[in-house]
Amino acid sequence: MSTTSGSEQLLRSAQLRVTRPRVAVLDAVHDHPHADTEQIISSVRARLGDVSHQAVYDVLKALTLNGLVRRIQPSSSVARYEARVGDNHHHVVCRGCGSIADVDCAVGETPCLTATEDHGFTIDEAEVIYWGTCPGCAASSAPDS
Amino acid sequence: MSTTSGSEQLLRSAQLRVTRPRVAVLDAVHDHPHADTEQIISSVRARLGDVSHQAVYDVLKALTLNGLVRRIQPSSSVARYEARVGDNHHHVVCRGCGSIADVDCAVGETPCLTATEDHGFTIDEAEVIYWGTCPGCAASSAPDS
DNA sequence: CCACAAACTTGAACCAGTCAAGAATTGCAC
DNA sequence: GTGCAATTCTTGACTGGTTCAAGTTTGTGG
Repeated sequence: MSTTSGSEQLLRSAQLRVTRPRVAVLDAVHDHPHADTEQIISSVRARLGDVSHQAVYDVLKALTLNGLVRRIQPSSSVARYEARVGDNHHHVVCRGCGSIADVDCAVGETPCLTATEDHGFTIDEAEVIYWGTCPGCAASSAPDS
Repeated sequence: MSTTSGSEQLLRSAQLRVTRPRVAVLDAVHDHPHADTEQIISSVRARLGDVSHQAVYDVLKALTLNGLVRRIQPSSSVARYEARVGDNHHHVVCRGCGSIADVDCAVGETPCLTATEDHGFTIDEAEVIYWGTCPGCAASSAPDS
């Protein structure tokens, strides 16, 4: 029986211990892209029963440090996590409902990383957030006709 | 006597009431770009005496809504405010000390706004945050030689 | 100058996230 | 299969930035 789910392999390759909470958290992030911490906790508990929020926070921190998940946190929003890492993509955030979608940058790779770095900073990552309105919110906020 | 400081005119042109707290907050944001709320409160109190933090929060919200200041909030950081609005520029954030500097986008105007909008979102703003290391932190974290 | 509405003060509550100490698991060696 | 050491999970409390609510003060138009 190949209980070696992809998540388990990912954990091992990152030299992290394989525990049920960790596998469940990683699966949850894979299943629900852009989920916030509360959603992840719910998802994990639905799978394992009781898991402390503390464990989830700790796991998410460990996964983030090891590059297995990426943490994104638009202004006025709680932290969200996604499993697509390494791929250089960005996000659209709806001002209405806060939903997030992935977008690839039109520029290609390493978008805008060639900023005119006036201030001597060593830039290693460019994070782009597009603000706008999702189709659903656009429809419900345009009753004007 | 031209007590009509630039801030006062800005407030009037935005149809906002001109009060001492508002003028002081607006001045503080102009004087200290990328200041967090606590710094703004200190600056305002140094100028006016006692002002409730609540007033500052309220003023900042009003100014943000009216486009007089811009709120920026990198992950793992408190809210910061800046007075340069309308100008399409972005920010470099130091992972070490959290300091922020302005950068103009290399692409020119409305950077990357031509994202491949796969999901039907109506994009109205592109926010770019460059992550890296400032000269000071780079120097202090490279004692390796 | 008056009256109304908007803005400020005070005080408390909120909530995501963090810290700390102890119990339970995991992975590895034998 | 067993046992040990280190890591990880649980429990519980706490922090700090931000927001909410009620009441008083201030600014602005008439």
